[in-house]
Amino acid sequence: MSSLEAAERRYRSPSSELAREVLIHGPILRNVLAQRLGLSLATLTRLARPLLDGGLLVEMTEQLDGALGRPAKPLDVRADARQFLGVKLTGDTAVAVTTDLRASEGRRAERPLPSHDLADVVTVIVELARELANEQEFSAIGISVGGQVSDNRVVDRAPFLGWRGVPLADAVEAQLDVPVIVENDVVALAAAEHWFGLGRGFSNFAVITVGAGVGYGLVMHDQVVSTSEAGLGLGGHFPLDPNGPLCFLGHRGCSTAMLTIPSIRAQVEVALARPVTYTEVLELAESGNPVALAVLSAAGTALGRLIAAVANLAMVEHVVLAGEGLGFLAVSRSAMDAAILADRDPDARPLDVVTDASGFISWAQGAAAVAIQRTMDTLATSL
Amino acid sequence: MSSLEAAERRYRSPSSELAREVLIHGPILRNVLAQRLGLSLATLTRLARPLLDGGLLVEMTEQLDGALGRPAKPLDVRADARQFLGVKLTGDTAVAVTTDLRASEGRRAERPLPSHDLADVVTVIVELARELANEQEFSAIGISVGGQVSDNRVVDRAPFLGWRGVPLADAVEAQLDVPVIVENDVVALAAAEHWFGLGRGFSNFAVITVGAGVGYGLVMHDQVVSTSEAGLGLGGHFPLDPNGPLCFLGHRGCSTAMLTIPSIRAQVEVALARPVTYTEVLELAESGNPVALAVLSAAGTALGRLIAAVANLAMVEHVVLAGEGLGFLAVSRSAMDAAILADRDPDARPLDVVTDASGFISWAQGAAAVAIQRTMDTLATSL
DNA sequence: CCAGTTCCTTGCAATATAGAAATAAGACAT
DNA sequence: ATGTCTTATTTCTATATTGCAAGGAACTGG
Repeated sequence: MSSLEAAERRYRSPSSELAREVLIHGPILRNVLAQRLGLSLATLTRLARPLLDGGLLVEMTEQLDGALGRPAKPLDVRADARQFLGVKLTGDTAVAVTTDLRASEGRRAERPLPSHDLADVVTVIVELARELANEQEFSAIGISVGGQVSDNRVVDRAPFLGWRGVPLADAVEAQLDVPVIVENDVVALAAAEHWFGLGRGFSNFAVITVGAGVGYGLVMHDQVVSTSEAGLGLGGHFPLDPNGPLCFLGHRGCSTAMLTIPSIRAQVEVALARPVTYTEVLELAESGNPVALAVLSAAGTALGRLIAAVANLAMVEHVVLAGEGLGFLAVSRSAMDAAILADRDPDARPLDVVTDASGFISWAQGAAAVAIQRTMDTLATSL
Repeated sequence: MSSLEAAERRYRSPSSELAREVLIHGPILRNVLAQRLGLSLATLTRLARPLLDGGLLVEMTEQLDGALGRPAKPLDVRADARQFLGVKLTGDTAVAVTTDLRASEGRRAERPLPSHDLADVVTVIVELARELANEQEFSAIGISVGGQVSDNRVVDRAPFLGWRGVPLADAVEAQLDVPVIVENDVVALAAAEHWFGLGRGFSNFAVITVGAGVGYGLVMHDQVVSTSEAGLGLGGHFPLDPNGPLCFLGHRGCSTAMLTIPSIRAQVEVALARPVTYTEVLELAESGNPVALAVLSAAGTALGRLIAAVANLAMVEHVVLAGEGLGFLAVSRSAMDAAILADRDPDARPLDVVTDASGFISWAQGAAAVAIQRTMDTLATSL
């Protein structure tokens, strides 16, 4: 409670708010900018000058043909004014990506983790940073992990790494002279979708990820919901099918059992009595194999039920799907849509479900996005 | 979307914020007040003076024994400085309650609705206002209905009343010279719990109501979630038990089928082959009747599953239960707790589930609370 | 080249705010 | 009783921020 309120009360200078708004809402007319920020045009001029001089913002010279009067020069951020590094840690690898201020991907690299020792992990992160560095320094490094994170610095609990109370940010900052921000992976992804991705412009939406596990994040009132519970993976074992298979925790038909890559593979392997890859499962389904079709169709239905439950209980109208385990939608999107419809009030507006097809790299971009967000608060004033 | 942003950008003067903070956080030291509002003590003095002179705020002379130095005089609102009327409309009655600034109950009255015609309903509301009036004028009237409301003025859709696009606020204001605020009933109740009830001090919590139906409201980041979907009763038909009875819409084991008063009565009546009241069902269960016990225990389990689903997907740690249909918890609270535990991550903090026992009248109080909230924005500045 | 239009900036007055100093209100020791 | 100590609150004043209104600036079309 108190920490949440403290976070909420984090002071943001008018300059920061301006920079933020321009960053999120692309090239934007000073007119609408002034309205959004509740400031006069005069104040806007004064606030924008140091940011323009400092090179963080630029004026576009976009000609709207046929417009009368002096043409407007919308403000935009110079996206390459800063460079960020995003790192996603899994149980066995670290994936890194460089991004500009808009979190769009630059160079990427990946390294296996030799162990789960903090020192080893830090070494890998430092090596990735060195490998991807160019003449431009990183303004900040974002690191995302599956698990609970406190204060954007300490990993309280990360099952895949076996960590509890590991001061990751301090350890990395000791090696690299760059601010480090640590965040839960789903929270980071939700933040990225909110500012830069498919959630741009929505005040309320949910993010559901499907891959090795099922992740769930929420943006409400234009803020990512980031309670201590957010890192627990609460959408991971949501009951979806009373007749479904068991997950490794013994839940029958939970989201993990119905949707994840390992579980889908396992179901098909058991039925076919031979090993198959996830890609093979998708190909089998395309070519009409009944086992693959049954498993993937059940996954589609389960995902639809999950989406409907999320929309009903979190009261969102928009859902962003992400992660590398969404391939089954090619086959069973209609099953998903039908399940959503069945569980929604017929008077409710139809749900807007969009798919982020960028796959695994979006996790690392999410980490970078958090670094960008935290940096924006200080960037503007430090110019 | 745009309306939401407009609402968010509603300007609040520092005075209003001050009054608000004092109203919500009871008697409060100027010290902590200054910190909460991010203002200096000097500014606080300047802001508080007109409110103290106007009688809206008072200084308490509470002595903390053993304290050194000049004793502090915490600020508090004079709760009886204003009077409000809250009206809850159902399909057949209007229930009204007067409240002070803290939404605590004064006098109450109830009248049947002769019809669903707007004119008739307005007449009933006006009569209730006249009946409950005293020498002090109502600062505002809040009206809550089950259904969708737009702009706090128009009832877009209210199934129980058969209304679509009814300008209720205008109609009542035409008869009484008092500002009228209309709101969805669950949104209003959530707002009341947030400012004045069991949700006080929590930034995120959910409200689940059980009565003739099942209602669901959400407070996130210290704001009630009030999208157009909020009025649809999205928690009303949430699937909870694949083997449960059917609701009137044909959902098997949904929250309505498992939890509402009519459905519980119906289940017991069918099994016993005779009519029973809800109170009788509770008494039967207390005295060990197996049918009543089975139905109520299933209700407890279903409620537990609903609570767990809400906590998992809305990411809240606190749940407030309200409404007149919670009697079964006397018998099946343990079933509820067990179901919650089963569906929660074992590493998650235990859920805080509290019960608002004030029954049906809290609906009308909720309506008053919304009137209070909307009025607070202008009260301070109008002094 | 000039009027018309819209956009952006500058000068100035009003307002709001924080910090420092002053005052107030008690407790406690003498 | 009186003075001192401590903390709370207010007053005073310098500073900063803001919006308004007036004044360029940039472009179109006659």
